[in-house]
Amino acid sequence: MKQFIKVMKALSDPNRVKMMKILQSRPLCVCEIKETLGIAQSTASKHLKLLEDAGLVRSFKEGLWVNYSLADGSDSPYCASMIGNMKHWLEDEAQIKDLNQILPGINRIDIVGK
Amino acid sequence: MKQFIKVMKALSDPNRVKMMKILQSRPLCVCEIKETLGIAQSTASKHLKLLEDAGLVRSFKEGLWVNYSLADGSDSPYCASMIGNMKHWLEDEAQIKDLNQILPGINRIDIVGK
DNA sequence: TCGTTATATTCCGTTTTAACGATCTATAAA
DNA sequence: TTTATAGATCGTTAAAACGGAATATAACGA
Repeated sequence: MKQFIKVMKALSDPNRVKMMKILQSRPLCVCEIKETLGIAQSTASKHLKLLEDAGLVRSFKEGLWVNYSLADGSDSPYCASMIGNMKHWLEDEAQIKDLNQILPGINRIDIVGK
Repeated sequence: MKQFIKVMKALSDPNRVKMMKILQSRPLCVCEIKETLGIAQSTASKHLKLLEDAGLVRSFKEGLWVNYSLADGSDSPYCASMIGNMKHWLEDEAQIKDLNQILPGINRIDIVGK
């Protein structure tokens, strides 16, 4: 029950849903994610931690950067199912389409200070 | 996005998840649900409204009683998927097994005052 | 070792959520 | 009609969630 609710809660916030959707395109570091969504760095970091705790994303370090990508769903059937379903859900949402449009232009090298 | 989040939020609360699970057995009125979960009537009513708004359950009146049952999922693909998945998810949870055990003994006629 | 930089964590104010009791509404029966 | 009852709604309170600024941490480079 606890695991299930963790996954549902993780997907109950617009910013976290957006994160799941843009991570479908490619792994992204925190600064790329915050830039794409237009939120503060601390906010992005916190949301990502929550998604990771739920088993929906995973992270790996690359020097100073921490890259996040979709998890494989091996944490629980809930994760597996939701990660899979979300790949085709919400594709027609204007909000999501907008993100996918700017995403190719987002690059960690171009992101200056905070 | 709004509909999706509504469904996720609806499933982010233990009492609402329990409601979904016991409604798998049979339609239940509000008083049977509150009795099974051990919560106040107003609390049960509010949770059920939230689940109904999300498209996860439906209700029909029968005299003074309002019966709730699982929805058919026609409201959205999110509902359909979650209603379907939840039928086999959480079956092994102690909390859920306990509810299913007392459920046969719950009857609206036997439920006295409030 | 000392900066510098990307990310994590902490702090704090604001909003949302969940719980319950009390009250209102509607239906049915007397 | 009245009265009784199931359920919905309202008011209040406490806890949790969200956001951003500020600060701490960790890894790289000079």
